[in-house]
Amino acid sequence: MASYGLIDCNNFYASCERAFRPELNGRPVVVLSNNDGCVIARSSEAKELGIDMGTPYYKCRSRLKRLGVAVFSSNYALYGDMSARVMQILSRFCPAVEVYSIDEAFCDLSGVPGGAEAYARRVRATVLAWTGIPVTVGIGRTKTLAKLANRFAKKQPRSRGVFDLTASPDPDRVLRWTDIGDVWGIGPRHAKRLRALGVTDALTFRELKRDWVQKKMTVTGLHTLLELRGFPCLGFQAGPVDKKSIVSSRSFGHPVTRLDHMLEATAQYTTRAAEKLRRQKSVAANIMVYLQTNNFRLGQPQYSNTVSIPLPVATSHTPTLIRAAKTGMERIFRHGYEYKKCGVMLSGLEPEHGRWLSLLALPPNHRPDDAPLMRAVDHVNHRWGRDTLSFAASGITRDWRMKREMRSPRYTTVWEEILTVLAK
DNA sequence: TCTGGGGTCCTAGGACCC
DNA sequence: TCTGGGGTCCTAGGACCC
Repeated sequence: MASYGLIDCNNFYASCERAFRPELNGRPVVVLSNNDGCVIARSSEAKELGIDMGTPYYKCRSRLKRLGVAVFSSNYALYGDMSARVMQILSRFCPAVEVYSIDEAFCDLSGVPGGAEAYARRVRATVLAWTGIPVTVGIGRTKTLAKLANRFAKKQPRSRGVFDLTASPDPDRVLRWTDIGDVWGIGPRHAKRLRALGVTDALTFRELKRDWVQKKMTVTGLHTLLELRGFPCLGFQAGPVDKKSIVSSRSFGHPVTRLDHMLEATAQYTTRAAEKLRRQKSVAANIMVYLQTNNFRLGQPQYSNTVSIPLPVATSHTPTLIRAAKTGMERIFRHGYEYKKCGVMLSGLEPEHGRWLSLLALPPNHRPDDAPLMRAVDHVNHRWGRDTLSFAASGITRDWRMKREMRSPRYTTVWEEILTVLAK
């Protein structure tokens, strides 16, 4: 019988910060979202202080200071690199690893030597020793049950970071203990509806009739039900999967009112999205552009809009994409508003090779030989750092850039910021 | 002053076709 | 008064995930 492990890094971003600042061990640490907007990661000490996930920073800033909490802006260069290190260790232990998110991975633990739990404890110890990141492992017959076991392990100190539901003497007790809203796949909407019907925990949900669940919660709800019963419905995907859409968007550091600034930001986000596109060796047939004012500020005039621009020929050529994106932005931009955010989304993605070519004439400025130019730009930026080569359309001063006032050094990816150790 | 960013899947309904 | 039936494709919106 199959056995899945879910390995989840504990308080991942906070743990990354602490890995390089050991004096912060035992102290409350929080990490803020982009633009220093709100709290998105907390060490266990910070959780105990009652600092909630998603709290806007400006609302808790003084309290955090008073409590002596170490506050960091998010540092994705660091987290992404630490994540890659953790995943690499996992793949030494398990041939089949599905990287589910920056801080989580599923492993197929069927038939590992010495039993799943003992094996998981070795994995856990190795990751901690080699990266400084503590992880928790949950083991179950399906991914949904592995998730559930993981959550149980986190909440039960006795498990010391590993819980194997398949070896539990009373697995139903664990399901009864799990709140319906904490089941993977059941979000706040469905949880509320289910609670109103007296379905308050995973065990009660598991006993519902499948036809009823499918009718009320579509096949995705049915999959959750069956997974809780031990029948795998969610595929296991080892290795990277190509994205079907690619988004790049940011909130601005200050409200933007000028079209030229908006166009710069649009060009910059398009550049980012196109880089991601080329990294997975795809081309896009469509680019969507959007902007929005600050919808938290109800007193101010609000405006948001989106526009979709089909590309005559699917492409990953940054200048072509920038041109389309700017055309779109010019179409939806209205003067007289304070904008908070804009973004682009690439969709209609296809593999770059074997792509369908338009029978119509190639559009102006689209030369079939743009691939070498983009390859060269990507190569330089990979070798010498992001934006070593950038497009003039993105502007130079970039007044709209996001705030990141408390970012830690990029210890592992930028030479100038590497950790220095002084010998006594 | 100040509230993140990036994804997936599913369904209903409209447009369009024969 | 009466107004087919079936199919495909696309999009918007909802729900969920981290």
